[in-house]
Amino acid sequence: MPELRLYYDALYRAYGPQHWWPGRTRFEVIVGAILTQSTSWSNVEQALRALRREKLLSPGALERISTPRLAGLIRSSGYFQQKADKLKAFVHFLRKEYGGSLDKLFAVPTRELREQLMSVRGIGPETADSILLYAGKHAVFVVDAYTRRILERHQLADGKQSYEQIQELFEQNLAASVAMFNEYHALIVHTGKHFCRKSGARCEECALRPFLPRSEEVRG
DNA sequence: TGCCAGGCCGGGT
DNA sequence: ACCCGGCATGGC
Repeated sequence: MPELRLYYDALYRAYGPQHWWPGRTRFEVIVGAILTQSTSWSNVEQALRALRREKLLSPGALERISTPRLAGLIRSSGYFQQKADKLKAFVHFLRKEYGGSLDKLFAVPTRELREQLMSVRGIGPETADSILLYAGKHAVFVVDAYTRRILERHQLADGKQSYEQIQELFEQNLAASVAMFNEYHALIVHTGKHFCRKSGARCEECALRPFLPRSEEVRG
């Protein structure tokens, strides 16, 4: 499916580099990946600011803080009790398996590391892949709800494919590249969130109508 | 005012 | 192997 490359080129020409992931360190990227599950980034940013203010953006600090206090600090990111448990589970995993070292963590081969990350409570396929790509610079394609909608719109998927099947579609039809996979996923999210909403009403001027998620177009 | 956001888990079929 | 309810705040 060579069109997958054409989509990328069109999106990149239209919107340019998205400068993802907006995290200052690898660890902050990982924390953001967990906090942004089904949550808008603006809510996550508030939580990250609170954690930074409290000097908690390190594995050791997150292990030492109590779960209830952690939950209170990340309240703005929603699902805050679950997410506090998830952050705790990750830093525990990191220390037990890798002595708290992200260098050691990301030195593990991609497939093996993906399995390990997904075995951690609260880390599913998308979060694992976001961590691998945006924090670890491993060349994996991140799939999300927008990705599915766009493929369905172009009739390259019908809603029955698994996460991994969608991922393979991209990975087997694109040359593996951390930089390009990074931009591609970011551009897909950008088109989904930025256009064709009631408040935005920019559908008519959008040169990339075919790339918009179907539901967004209908609403807009 | 409701709807939804860069998902995941656990229990039930 | 799927399907679904629960989890929760903040912005428009």
